[in-house]
Amino acid sequence: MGRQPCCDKLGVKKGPWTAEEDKKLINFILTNGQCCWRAVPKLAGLRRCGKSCRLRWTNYLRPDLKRGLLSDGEEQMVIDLHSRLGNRWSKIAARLPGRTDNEIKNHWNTHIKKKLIKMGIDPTTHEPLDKEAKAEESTSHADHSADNHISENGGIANSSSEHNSRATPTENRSTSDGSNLLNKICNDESLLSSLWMDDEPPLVDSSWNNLPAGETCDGTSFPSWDENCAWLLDFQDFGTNDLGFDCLNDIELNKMDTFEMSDKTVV
DNA sequence: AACGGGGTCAACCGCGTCATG
DNA sequence: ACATGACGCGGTTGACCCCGT
Repeated sequence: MGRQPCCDKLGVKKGPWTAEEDKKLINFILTNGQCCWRAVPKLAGLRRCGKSCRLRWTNYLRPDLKRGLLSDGEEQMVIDLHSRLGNRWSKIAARLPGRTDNEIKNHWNTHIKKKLIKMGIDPTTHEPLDKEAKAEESTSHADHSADNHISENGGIANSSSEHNSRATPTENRSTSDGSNLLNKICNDESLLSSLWMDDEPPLVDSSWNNLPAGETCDGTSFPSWDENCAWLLDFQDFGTNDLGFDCLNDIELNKMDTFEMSDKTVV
């Protein structure tokens, strides 16, 4: 299908975002909400691709983002979710409030993968590595079409290239050594039930629709930049982690709570 | 102190999916 | 039913940082 470039390549800036650009984007989103990413650069006065704006917002500027390393608990969650969902980072991220798919993907590739390998677990299949090697030999001629995976809602999903010819890791998790970590998670019924709720955790973005002052596309409101969001750039400058996100929670979340999910409006 | 290699992570690219006309 | 446009996702890249030599 013939596709036009997502944006006019001419005059579109690439590379790292400047503080000025960040400010423009944040200000625009807070004023207008998230609508029509394609139109955002023009309306916000940015020489960026709409895609780039969306990415910058979702991966870096969103005020609800936690920053810094994943906690042990989050890491275990990621491992378990990955064993079920594979590389569907956005689905995994949706169940880890404040984390982005990009962040989780990066963390997976740089930390968790190595950790699992060290523990003797294949990070792709979540099988013990020694078992992997044997399975590799015995199934090298097997029918690869037979593999099934548990989908996010617990059903059977079709295969992906990275989960070839093996039963779902979850099914075999009772096996030895390194799998204890995963067992621990899988045996935690309350954790699992929360993980597999039909409704994903609400995205905090929706809460921004209800902020006072300033009109959005759909008629909901946002605070003006000066009134409520100067802190945001400060946090970007220092890195929220430098100040501690808990600090942000203390200062701002009280304010945020008042906007909390009064409805389920999603922009 | 300088250099090189590896690690990390923000950003880009290209494809798939979905909505709309 | 088909074409088109926009968005979202996952893989990859490249710049920067850190650490060891």
